[in-house]
Amino acid sequence: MAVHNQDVAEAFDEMADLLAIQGENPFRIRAYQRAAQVVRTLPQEVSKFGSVQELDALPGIGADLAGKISELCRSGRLRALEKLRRQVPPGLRELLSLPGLGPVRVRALKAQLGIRGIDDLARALSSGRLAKVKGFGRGTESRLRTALGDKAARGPQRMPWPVAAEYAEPLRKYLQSITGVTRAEIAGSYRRGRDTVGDLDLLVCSKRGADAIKALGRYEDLRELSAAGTTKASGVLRNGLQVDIRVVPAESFGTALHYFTGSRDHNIRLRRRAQERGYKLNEYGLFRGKKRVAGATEEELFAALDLPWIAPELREDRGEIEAAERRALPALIELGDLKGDLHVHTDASDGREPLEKIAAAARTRHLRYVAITDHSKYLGVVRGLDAERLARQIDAIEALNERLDDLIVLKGAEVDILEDGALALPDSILRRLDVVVIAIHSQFGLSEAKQTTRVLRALDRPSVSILAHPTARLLGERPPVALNFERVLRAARERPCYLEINGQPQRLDLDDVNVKATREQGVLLSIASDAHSGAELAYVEHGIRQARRGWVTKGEVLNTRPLNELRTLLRKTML
DNA sequence: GCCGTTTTCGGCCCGACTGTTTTCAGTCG
Repeated sequence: MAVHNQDVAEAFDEMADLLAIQGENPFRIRAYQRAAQVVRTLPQEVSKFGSVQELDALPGIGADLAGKISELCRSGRLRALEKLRRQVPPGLRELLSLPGLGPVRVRALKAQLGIRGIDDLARALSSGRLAKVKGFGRGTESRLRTALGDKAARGPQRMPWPVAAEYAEPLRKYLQSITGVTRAEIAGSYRRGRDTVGDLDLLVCSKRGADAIKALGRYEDLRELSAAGTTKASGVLRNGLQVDIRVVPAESFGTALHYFTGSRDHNIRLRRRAQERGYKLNEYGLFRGKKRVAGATEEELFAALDLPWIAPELREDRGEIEAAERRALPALIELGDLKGDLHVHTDASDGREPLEKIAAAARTRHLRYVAITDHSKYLGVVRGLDAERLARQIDAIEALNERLDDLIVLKGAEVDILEDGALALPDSILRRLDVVVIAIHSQFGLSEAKQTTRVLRALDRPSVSILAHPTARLLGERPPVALNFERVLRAARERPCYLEINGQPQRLDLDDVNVKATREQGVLLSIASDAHSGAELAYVEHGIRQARRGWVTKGEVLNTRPLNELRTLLRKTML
């Protein structure tokens, strides 16, 4: 059984939680959390590292943790974790996820009431024993009661970024409209462009914080407002999304925006850098003694720390500060760099609009080319095209191209990868296409070995250009398929063929970490909308965000190329 | 547990809000 980075990260996170419950040194706990984060977002598998010394060279990983990673990869076990699990009741860890319960209080519950898990806590609540524990009063009791009810009802859910946007933007506009508010921005993981968003962090610029927060309380989509002070408030929207708001004056807006954008690890690194240079950095400014030397904008903050401005999408402490220091930050791709879209459906398969409407929408978006890639006929996809219908569509596209002078419609298909790695359409018809996109739409649960073999076999077929939504995940619904991604990348580079970043809100596939791995292997990416209507061509925006989080520049993307260059690159894939 | 152009020991980001506090610890972001 292969040990993946995710497994190592989870083991370290669990160790951190259990050590915290034991009351260990907070910095030791932090070291485990940091190591978990580093391993989780590493493009290469730690199990493939040649030696403990190589592991030791990773940031935040020293001799001890390198040894633990090595042990886990070799044996699939971690003795230190097993020992902790024997010492701490297994149910206690879950209690940490309840609001208001941290390690100290969880330990108190165990020590004073013998509580060993959520069920014990629920019983203690209903019998009124909880109030007897020092530090637990009426308020905590009622919060826990609500939280336990909520947890049973739904549990914590992160929202795909595009869904969160539908709530975030109207709220931002509302805040912006409040008297005295000169600026309102959405910060947090939303601004960093993460694929999913757990809560909304909004930053408001105003001299009168109390008024702004009072006005927030009147927002029609707000279900409740809690923790409302004069500069800070928390609330919950009617859809269950948690909202945190901070109000700062103009002279602090830049440092506050930076601080509330995060990530936490990025902030820690920057604060340490400030400290080393004799400053203090907090959300109100960068200070030398009492004197504020920066604060109004992010640019002046970075400049004061001898760094160029770092794009929010990069602020994950994955090497961006070092790259900034070397003046080697990537020039991130932008929406305007895209010249076409290589994955679009029409009503010939499961799209909602005919070919001509899609072409018209592509022209409105000033695309130079758009590939029509309707589904192949296969189980599960209704109205998929067989070879005969695809041949008719090819004719229709050629006829349409005769009438267009500012857009080229490329002939394509999204061909199913069958369980054994064969494709759902014969080579004879695929050879007539400009673009062959292949994808998994069934058999998601295969073992890693089988799934990888399946995909590699499909990539080896003549004519294949692009592997679409490579992990087939659906956010909140279906986990990524088990795939040896390094082998897929190697195959894609050698062949060559290309990997897609799919901009469908539920997919956002590849994710940021895999995107970064792909570019580091020199495999080109296709940023695609997978649109099923003209309006959905806009989904490439989501793909752009994913790409930027993966450090992608314009040159690393297939569909930033002019048509003649694109054709050359696609011909290379036609064995 | 990690880390080092002041350090191989002694530091480790910083502030707001809550609850139960009589001066602050715990939690959260």
